[in-house]
Amino acid sequence: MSSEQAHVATIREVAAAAGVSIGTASKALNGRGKLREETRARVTAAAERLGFRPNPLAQGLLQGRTYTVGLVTGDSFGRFSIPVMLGAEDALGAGQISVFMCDTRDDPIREQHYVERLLARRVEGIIVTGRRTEPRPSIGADLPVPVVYAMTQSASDDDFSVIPDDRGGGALAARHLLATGRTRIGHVTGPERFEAARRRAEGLTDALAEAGTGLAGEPLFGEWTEEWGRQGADILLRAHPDVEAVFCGSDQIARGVSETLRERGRRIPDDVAVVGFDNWEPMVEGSRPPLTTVDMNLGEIGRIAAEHLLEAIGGAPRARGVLTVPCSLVLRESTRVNPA
Amino acid sequence: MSSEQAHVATIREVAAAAGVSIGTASKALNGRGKLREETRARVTAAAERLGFRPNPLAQGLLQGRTYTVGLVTGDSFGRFSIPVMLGAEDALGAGQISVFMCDTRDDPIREQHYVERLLARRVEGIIVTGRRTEPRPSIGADLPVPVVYAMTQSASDDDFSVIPDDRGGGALAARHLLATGRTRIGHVTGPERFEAARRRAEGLTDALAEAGTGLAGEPLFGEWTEEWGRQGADILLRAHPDVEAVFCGSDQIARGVSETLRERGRRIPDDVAVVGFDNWEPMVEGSRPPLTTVDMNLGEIGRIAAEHLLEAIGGAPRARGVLTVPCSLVLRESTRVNPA
DNA sequence: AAAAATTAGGAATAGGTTTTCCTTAGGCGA
DNA sequence: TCGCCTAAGGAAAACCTATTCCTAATTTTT
Repeated sequence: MSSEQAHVATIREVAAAAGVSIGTASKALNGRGKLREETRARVTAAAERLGFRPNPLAQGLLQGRTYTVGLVTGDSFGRFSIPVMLGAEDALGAGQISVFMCDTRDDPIREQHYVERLLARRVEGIIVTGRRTEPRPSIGADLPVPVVYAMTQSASDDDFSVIPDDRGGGALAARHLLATGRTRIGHVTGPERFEAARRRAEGLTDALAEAGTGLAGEPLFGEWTEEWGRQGADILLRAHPDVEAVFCGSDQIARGVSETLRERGRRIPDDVAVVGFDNWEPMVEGSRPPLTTVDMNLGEIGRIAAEHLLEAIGGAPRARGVLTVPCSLVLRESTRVNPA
Repeated sequence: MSSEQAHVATIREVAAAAGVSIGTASKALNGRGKLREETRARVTAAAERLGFRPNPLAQGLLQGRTYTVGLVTGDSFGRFSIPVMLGAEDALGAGQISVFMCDTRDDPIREQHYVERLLARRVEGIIVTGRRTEPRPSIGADLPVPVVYAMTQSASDDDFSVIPDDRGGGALAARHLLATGRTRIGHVTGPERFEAARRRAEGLTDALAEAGTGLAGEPLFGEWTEEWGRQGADILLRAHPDVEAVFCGSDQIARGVSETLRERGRRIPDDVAVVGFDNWEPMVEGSRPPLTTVDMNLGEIGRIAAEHLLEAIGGAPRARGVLTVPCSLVLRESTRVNPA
């Protein structure tokens, strides 16, 4: 914990050291104005020697810009918002924009408080991210800066949200299972109150219908837990003992499903194939066998959200509505085609 | 994505609206100076009406403070650094300090780059967090601001690091197992090159020795994966078929160990007790039975690190060396005492 | 009633940088 | 030799706020 609080050189000192005026020093360092090459070099050398760094507060004050944005999350930067955040930071960092981080713990009061604070700090834009259930209330109408929702959806049509294409993800899983020759397909997923769960089920059902087949029974809505996966698999097996594949709403559920299937004597993937959702490495790799799963490309979502934000900050016409980002399928053992 | 970029009122406009000078307006809003109550009210009303918020850049410029700190992480804000980060944000946020977030992806070049950027932004302090193996190189000697390492340790004695008490955690597990009547205890853990793995093993071994007993065999160092947990359990069972408990270096390992134990016909906790490490909810709760485990109190680590940083910023004498934060034991099914 | 003290508020400065506008000196052509 | 142009760099304004120092007016004291 070094704490010299060493004095940081100002341009005034650089100018003095180089024997020029402040204005000239500024021009030399920024490549503006007309200066002799020798002078420019002298100033640069002095700045180097004194470790000069322009004070961003002064710059920002003058230019009216802060080159900062706020990142507000509801789910404590959990498993979903982190990759989003990293993707966003990537896109922003490249543009020399720094990110203020805020965790609201899903508390509207705290959220409001943070938004206030961010605005007070003159951020140039805000990214809202979080866990998704139903669309969330808008973080604030008519804020003085652009706002983009990533991995969470605003209830207001005037806002702009970037979310994964859950329907597409469900369809992806369906088509993959069909392509590997499985037609009797069950679905065990999370609570029906989650829009994501409903969309994934829809995507699955529709893709199956398109192929002229149907789901084995109704989608089994439950919890996002392994425990429910185990239960759900039992329910499914009881109703459809001849099931050939199970598409699960999350990798955790898929893991529970896999366990029960094995315990009931079904071999994976020979007897029953399993597809998860999330591509959550520790779950996917820890499963036996490793799970084929749908990846939501969270980093991509964050990147896209950040890029839109940058454009809006740059003055582009504001986007509205919802942008869905395609999912991709990650193949592993659990859906390998039976060579027989 | 609202984007009016509505003009934000300055104190000059507030002053004009209230019919006073800028200085007077400032005093009215900050409760300084001697003003008639009526004047003060008039200014406050004007500020309210115009939605005035003092520009932090101007304030910072004047006071020479930014009320910001940087948070640098190496492990992409992974499972370990996030709780630390949240704890830190908690402590800082209460002090009205905002946090700039940087992810270095464990790349020294990026790290250097970010440190530069943070210093350029005049942060008042830096917290470094990340995944721990061996102590990491110092982020920079003689930086102009205080630095605290949280959940990662600097190789330099001049720096200040806050890390969990891994030895204590191991001892905690050992004493708990002894207290529940188990004496033949095995240990399956992560790679030996991780200081954390070595410390936990030490804590376990020493606590057992203190109680006059010893470890069943040598600690089994391997990987931080479930797969290794499964293998490790087999190795352990082969060498010590009569083992009564297994302390695992992580919850993932514990989960693998549990699976193998069950498959080899051992009941948990009746025949063999299992203790994990990390208290990583999805792993712990997904295990059958749910795992007793050691919690590193990561949030606490973050909070303590932030508090030390705040003190250093406040001018307190700089701390040095390593501060360890006690772990706590979280009891669940996997070590229940056999009632027989 | 005059002097002193208090009250209310204004003017000016500082903080660090960028930019615009000026000044000075030298070079060139007529 | 005079006028004009260009090069090189200086002076000052602007950004916004907080604070210090003043001034003018009012009240209190003697």
